[in-house]
Amino acid sequence: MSKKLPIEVVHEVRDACLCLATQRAARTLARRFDRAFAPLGLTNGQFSLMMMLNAPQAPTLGRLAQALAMDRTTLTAALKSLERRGLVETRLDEKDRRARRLFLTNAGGDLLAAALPIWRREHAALDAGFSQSEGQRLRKALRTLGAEIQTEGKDVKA
Amino acid sequence: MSKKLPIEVVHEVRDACLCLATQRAARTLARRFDRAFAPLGLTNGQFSLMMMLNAPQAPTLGRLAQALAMDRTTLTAALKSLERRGLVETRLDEKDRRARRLFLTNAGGDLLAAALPIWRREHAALDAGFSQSEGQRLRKALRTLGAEIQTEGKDVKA
DNA sequence: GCAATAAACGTTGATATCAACATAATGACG
DNA sequence: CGTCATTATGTTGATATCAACGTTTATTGC
Repeated sequence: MSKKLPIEVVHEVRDACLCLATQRAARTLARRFDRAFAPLGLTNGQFSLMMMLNAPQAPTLGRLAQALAMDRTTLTAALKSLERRGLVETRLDEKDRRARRLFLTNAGGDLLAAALPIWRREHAALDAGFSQSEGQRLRKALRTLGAEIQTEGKDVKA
Repeated sequence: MSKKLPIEVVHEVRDACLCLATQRAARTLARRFDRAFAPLGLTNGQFSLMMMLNAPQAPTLGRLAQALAMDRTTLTAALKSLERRGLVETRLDEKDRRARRLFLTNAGGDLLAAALPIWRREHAALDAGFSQSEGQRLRKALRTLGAEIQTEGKDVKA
């Protein structure tokens, strides 16, 4: 016999699950920004990635993956298309030749600059749905949710 | 010449962008729940999907995709592995033979019931990071973010 | 200096995600 | 009862995502 869960449980999970709610929001926002950036041939993830590179100190691959709360290998794959398009470059670190440092090319910087007004417009429209204090609380909560819980279990320490 | 964006802009986007913050949170939470469900061979998405099927009225594919704020075709792909494993069944609707209705099998119901305590435990730990009012505000905000903006532009009406 | 450990990264395989296009069934309307 | 728009879904191709495993370089202990 099957154990059919009572309907209350379904509602409990559906209404309370922060994981589900966040996945839903993430998909919806990704679609929205992907469409906004589409005229430039960029996705929301590529925009965020490149924005992180527009910094005084070029980050290493691992460090950037951490900043994006993304798997290293996902980032490696994402970089391939950006390198192919000449928007991003990678060079080995002088001091530590295990590390790859990531740079925005001139073309990458230009494209990013062109994408900025699109982001501002789209994000202003999105932000309009929240009061200032709501927005701040939301950002804080998302930061908490996006913070890595524990470093353990990465590749297993066994 | 390249237009290098000033560092303030980087900080603005990094600190303010709800899309980036949500993607980060979504990735972190997905990893967390995927690992929790791993002993049962389930992912967080499969758990959410199956929970939605544990309802009095079996939803159609399109309706479920909408409820999950997910592309139809993503859902089709996700269903394949669940069908292969005998956890989910699909039948054509009697009245409208275009529509596919999705059902949980007995095995699926049992596995879902086994996953529930894992969800409760994991989610309680997660929820402990928020006060009750914070949690409610967060859920409300995520619902807003996850709501489809406009139906237009789905497959383009051109 | 050399062996053992750790750190940074790459590769592979499986699934997830969505846009664009294609197919089949329904409904409306003449 | 056909035609035409609409609706529900399938298919394909490109990229995203992560775990598990392997490789190279640093670092630490002796």
